[in-house]
Amino acid sequence: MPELPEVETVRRGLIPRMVGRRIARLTQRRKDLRVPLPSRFAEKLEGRTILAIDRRAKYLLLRLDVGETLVVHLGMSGRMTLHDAQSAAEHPFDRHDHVVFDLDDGWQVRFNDARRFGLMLLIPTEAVAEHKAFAGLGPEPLDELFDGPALAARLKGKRTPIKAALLDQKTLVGVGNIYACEALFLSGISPRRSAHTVQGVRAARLADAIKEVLLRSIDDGGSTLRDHVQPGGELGYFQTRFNVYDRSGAPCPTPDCGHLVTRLVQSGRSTFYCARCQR
DNA sequence: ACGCCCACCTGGAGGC
DNA sequence: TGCCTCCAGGTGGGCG
Repeated sequence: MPELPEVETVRRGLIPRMVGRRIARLTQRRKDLRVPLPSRFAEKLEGRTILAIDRRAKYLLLRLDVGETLVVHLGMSGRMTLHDAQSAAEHPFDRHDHVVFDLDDGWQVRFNDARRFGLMLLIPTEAVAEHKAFAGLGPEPLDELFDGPALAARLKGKRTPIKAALLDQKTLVGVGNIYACEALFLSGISPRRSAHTVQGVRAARLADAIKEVLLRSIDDGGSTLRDHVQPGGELGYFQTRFNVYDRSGAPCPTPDCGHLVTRLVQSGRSTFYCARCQR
């Protein structure tokens, strides 16, 4: 499900319900997601207070009261749902509700992940940056330090197509298949162009397009294709603004272009673009 | 070291 | 209705 805007939307939805609350009870309904959940997971989390919820790349970082961080990745299909006490009582668990947080004010947060590509880790906060999931991650695109020259430097020497380079979290983080396609369209760059040729003005346009598309999507609550919901149950709306993603055969949105959006497969993933506007 | 392919897992959509 | 195939927002391990 989630790229940066969806993860950020989930973070913002969880903060008012979870920050400052104590985990009264943790129910683990399955022993593993993509990897096994931490041993004695419930025992380690019950009684802990959530101090803050941060985000790095597509990971949520729940800061706990004694210097540990619960790292949560939503994979492709992960979601967090919020229930007040009455709603929790009325809604039986779904078979994919894998981890359930009962908070000390009666609210319940459920981590649901049908495909189980998600991940939860419990690690000391000071060890997060060195953990193998985080070591080597590229810059945050919404950081003010991220700009055209910074992107150009990351792309230098990469022989792979620019689309594949954008999906590589070592280049920059947070961009996935949707926003890579959309940012390349906005900046007029072909997804097939060799990454190392995106320098100078092209890199500046692409960096701007990445920021723009991510920020606009966050404003819309992310994109809801199949299963992204905000924690309160609201849908995201950015998918109604897609220019090219999942629009093969539709006319290119550029006025007077007249070409049709094309689908191709790059490194096993669908790419959508306009072969006339994007060079 | 880099770039590509595939596996991981479930469910929804569309064709017959 | 049912069965089959394809496709899906991510990541990381293994291979050449």
